Amino acid sequence: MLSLTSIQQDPEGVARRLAVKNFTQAPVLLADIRQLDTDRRARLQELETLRAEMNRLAKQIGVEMAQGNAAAAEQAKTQNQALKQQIAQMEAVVNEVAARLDALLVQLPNLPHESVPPGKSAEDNSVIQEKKVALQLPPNPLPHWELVSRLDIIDFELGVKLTGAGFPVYKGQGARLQRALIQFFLDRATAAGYTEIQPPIFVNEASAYATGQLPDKDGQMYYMERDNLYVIPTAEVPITNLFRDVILDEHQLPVRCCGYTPCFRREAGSYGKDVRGLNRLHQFDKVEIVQITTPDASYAVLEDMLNYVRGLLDALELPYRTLLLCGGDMSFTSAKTYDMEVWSAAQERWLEVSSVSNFETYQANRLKLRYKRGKDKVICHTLNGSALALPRIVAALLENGQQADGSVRLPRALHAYMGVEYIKAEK
RNA sequence: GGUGAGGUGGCUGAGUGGUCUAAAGCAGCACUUUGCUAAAGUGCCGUAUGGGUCAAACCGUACCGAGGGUUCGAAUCCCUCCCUCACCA
Repeated sequence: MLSLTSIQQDPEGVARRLAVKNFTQAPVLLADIRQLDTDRRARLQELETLRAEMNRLAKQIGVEMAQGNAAAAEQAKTQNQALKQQIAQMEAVVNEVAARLDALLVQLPNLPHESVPPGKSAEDNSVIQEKKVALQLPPNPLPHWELVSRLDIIDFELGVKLTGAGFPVYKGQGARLQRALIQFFLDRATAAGYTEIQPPIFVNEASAYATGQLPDKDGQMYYMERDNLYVIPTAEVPITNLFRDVILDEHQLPVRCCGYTPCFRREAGSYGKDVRGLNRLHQFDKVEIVQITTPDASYAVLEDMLNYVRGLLDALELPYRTLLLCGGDMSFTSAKTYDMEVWSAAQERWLEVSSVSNFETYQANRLKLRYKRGKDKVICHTLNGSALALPRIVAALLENGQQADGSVRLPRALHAYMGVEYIKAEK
């Protein structure tokens, strides 16, 4: 959430930066917000004056009664009853204005960093780095959904039987590969100084709101009405919320956490070849890395996290590229985002496997996450990234590693975790 | 699931309707004094927000698990919910 102070101080600047995000309704929205904020302050001032008077009289009544001045006390009571009416009315007005203000404020996305290029869609993202890897593919490489079926390691139909589309069942070496990747990613993250967290995968409304999933992505989360809980779309939500309403000491920064969780997304509106096989699932596994830093350090940390994720992809021997997302393709809450995509040899397309973002103070404002710098309390910056999301990594590993004999060669880094160098069809 | 007890500042813990502004202690910070480790004294010491100021001082409002209610006045009384602990199932 943007701070009202920055909106009041530099509305043109805010609007200009929101334009980079292709957020064209900003000028109108900002004008309304400023008006409502000014209005709210004035009304609140009146309300507080009334309350101060009421408190003063109430105290005086106590004194009068102790001194036996019953008449004076009664008179003050009558006076205060009238005040009470006025206060109730003014409270209603203030609440109404504040609610309208909040409703507008949460519609404002985060401001993009100056280095973020303008643009409307994924077309306008810039490729800032690309790493090729020599692949030796058989003549007619198979897409991963064919491979997993022949190897009998992932069963989509069984998932449909149990739950529905987008909930695959991993079997045998497929299940082992999931476990191997999770462990590999967690081992790497903890070696890099991230503390491993195993959080709940259901969160309450306050948590979903604080990291910005609510109200923006309401329809994309699974929600259990009976218990008023949301199923997490990413470990970012519970892990970042560990620090809700927290004031850290400066020496505790940067905070680094990682965590594996299953992730759940309704993906309403998705269809076609994008959802084929492992390309888009309702339930998938992901290891997430989260950092909390000072504002000064956050962009250096963003680059560190990006390099960390590249290291993972190098270790997995995958071809990949890095995109700097344009304003229009960035998430609502992000100030700057890099996407990492791996090359999927048989589908002949790039698949997003990681998104590394700096949220600056957008989440921290809602989280009320601060750190002590001398006497001051300063809002932190929060960052996170996938490290990594499994399904598309699995897709790329299978497609890129497929051999003429139908087996799949695994990258060296996974051999110890898998206990084998090749995935082969079992008899 | 049932019954009971509880939820107060970073921590411990007092406070059961008003003259109180949440006692006291611990921890923390600053200063003073003494001087081997350390102790004593004094002061400061919650969060958010509004006004005020160059900045401060200062003045106000809200917050005692959450939300409602009673009252001129609520940490305190009433209702609902959440959580913790104990016993029972």
